[in-house]
Amino acid sequence: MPPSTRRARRRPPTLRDVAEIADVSIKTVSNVVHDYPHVRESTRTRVQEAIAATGYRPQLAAQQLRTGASGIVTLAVPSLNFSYFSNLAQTFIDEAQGRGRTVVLHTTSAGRDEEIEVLRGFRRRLGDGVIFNPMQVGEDYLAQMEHVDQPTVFIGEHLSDAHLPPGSDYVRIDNTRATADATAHLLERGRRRLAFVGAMETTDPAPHSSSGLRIEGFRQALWRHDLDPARAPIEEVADWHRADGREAAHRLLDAHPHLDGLVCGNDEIALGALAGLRDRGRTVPGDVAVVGYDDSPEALFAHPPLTTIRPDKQFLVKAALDMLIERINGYEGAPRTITAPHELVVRGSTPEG
Amino acid sequence: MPPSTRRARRRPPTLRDVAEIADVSIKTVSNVVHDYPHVRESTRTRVQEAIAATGYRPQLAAQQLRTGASGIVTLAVPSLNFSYFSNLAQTFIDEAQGRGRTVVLHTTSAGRDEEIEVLRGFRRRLGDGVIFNPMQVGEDYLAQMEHVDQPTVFIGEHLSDAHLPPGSDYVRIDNTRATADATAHLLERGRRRLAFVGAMETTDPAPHSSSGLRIEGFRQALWRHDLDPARAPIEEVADWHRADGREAAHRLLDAHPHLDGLVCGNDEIALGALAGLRDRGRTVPGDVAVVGYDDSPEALFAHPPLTTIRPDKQFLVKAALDMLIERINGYEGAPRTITAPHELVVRGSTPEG
DNA sequence: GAGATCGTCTGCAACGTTGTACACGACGAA
DNA sequence: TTCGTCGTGTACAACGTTGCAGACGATCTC
Repeated sequence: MPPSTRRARRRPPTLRDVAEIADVSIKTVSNVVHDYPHVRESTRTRVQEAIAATGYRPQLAAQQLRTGASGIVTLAVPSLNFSYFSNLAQTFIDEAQGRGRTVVLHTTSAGRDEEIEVLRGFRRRLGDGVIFNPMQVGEDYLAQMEHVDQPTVFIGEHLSDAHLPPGSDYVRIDNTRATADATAHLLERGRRRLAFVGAMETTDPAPHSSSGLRIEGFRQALWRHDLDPARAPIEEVADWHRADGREAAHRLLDAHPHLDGLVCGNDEIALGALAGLRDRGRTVPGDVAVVGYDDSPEALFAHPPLTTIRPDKQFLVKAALDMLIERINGYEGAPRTITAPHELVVRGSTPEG
Repeated sequence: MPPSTRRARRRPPTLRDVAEIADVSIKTVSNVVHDYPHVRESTRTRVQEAIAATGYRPQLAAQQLRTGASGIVTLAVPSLNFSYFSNLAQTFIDEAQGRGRTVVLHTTSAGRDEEIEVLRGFRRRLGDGVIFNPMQVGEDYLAQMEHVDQPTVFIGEHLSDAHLPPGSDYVRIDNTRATADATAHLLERGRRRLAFVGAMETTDPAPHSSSGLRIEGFRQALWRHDLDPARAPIEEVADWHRADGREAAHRLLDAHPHLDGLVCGNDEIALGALAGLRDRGRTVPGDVAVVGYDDSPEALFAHPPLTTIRPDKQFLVKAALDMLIERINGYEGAPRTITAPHELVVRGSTPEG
């Protein structure tokens, strides 16, 4: 084998290398790469052969520098360890790949400081825009921002559309209504001694936190069924994990032994609560009915299968990407808010109607 | 408010803009940004103020073009919908963020063609290297490659270290031994009528597929306990999901009603199998003991909690990143293989010893 | 007091790519 | 024949950044 064939990984080939081999200008190579029509067929194939021979790939960095666009979008979510977010991320990646865009994933589990860094445009300018699910940062912070540093779409639950910074949009899930639907479902199935379990995750004042909105929905439903919302226990947990749900169930049963329905802030907590109820000898849904939130894949395989709220992730992701791309392409209008739909999925953890 | 303060998102500020305000050369601004020591204190603060005023952020594309490095690494895995991979991705992101690197996520659920595209360096040159968990592509394909297109570290289970392409490394999990450990555990607890459930995911000839290696371990353990490996049923499923595990359990019980132990290819299948066994009125671990593989978070909260094999993800991720960064920094040695450790986590789905 | 050394700062070139402008020959229409 | 048009290809400049070489004045050394 001639030594020239031993193509070691040195400097990657550039347009110039290809141009030299095909004996054309680099611009012609560029034209071929981009399917520019006015290239003679014979030239085109000669260039394509040279590209194949060198293994040439366009260098994104140079394209971005020249054209100002990279086709990269950043997705910033708290943590992929929550199946809600990992499923969301996958949906997002699929949708973005389908549109020819690449996804950079940034997780902000370290908290508020990291979220603020996202808003401040990170340390270096990288992609064309960001889709951001904030947890710690609330409206107060956003309201005070003059303008976002790059095209931004917020997703999530606990922002009010009134205070979005200029240059951003928002896809929300109507938490209050969704939780009201879940609660109403328990009430319609005859349960009366309900409790709510959720985490208080924001450091901003509470009313618009994710849990705050869900609690609001919980209380609205009780009120509409002529029950006193003030008397229904709200169990606050430290985090959204299964372990928290389990312990919350223990504490709730200790304080309210005759509990017969549990509305949980997410599926993980609900699944933990199932375990916690079992620990205390309660049957589900016989003694206590349970509803979750998210319709994570585990919900279907829980024992019993979990009744839950299913937000339309596909809708959410598509809407977010649509608006982000519009912003990237220069749209400068006022912030927009879109509400993604949801539905109640009834399974075995709530009694038959 | 003076109109100049209404900093609309136009062209992002560059070194030149900052330099003009601070009345220095752009090179000096660059020096300040990079903490170059020989800058007078007064100059430094003046520049820093100008940076703050403009909101300047270095533009990665230009840096990359100039220096040849981006600090971006790509992680290519099949799908974040498997909690094994989403947890792995999160571990990876944390570790990479800790080392000042950014992660691009690419998922290859579409199959072999997409995996080959990863190996071929994608359509555009983007990051500095890639960490790749192949599923469809096997050794035959890799063995025939002259050289990888960019620094590459494979992770996973079903490659043999003999055939890695030059320029790549490999962090493997010793599947065969791990599954043998899991199987031995069931045998030591007195079970004798065991079956294995797993998916056949590769299109390459089977022996070194992920399932193939696990089956090998399964059989080795049987052999060592004086049982005939040929008589133990192997239940093949289409995919690694819960639903597959459930159906597999149904089929297995139909064919082998006296089954008393189940070794599953991953936790999802095992969790599905738990549901399938319950469907058929079997108790776990009373009638049938079950072991999984991965120690996904759900395993702990299954009913009963799942005994499973826990691969050391932290180790895996660190080793992969170490080797990748060495390659990026110019290491040109022969392919290396590192084996990540694992342990058996005993929980309620297998009987007491 | 002359030369060497140090600290501070700057100008130039180049990384790989693409938009614009234009050159050149061939062909069609007047 | 002449002018305009079309198809094909090229030269040049610029995107924002950083390594290198060196300018310039101040300080040190003998």
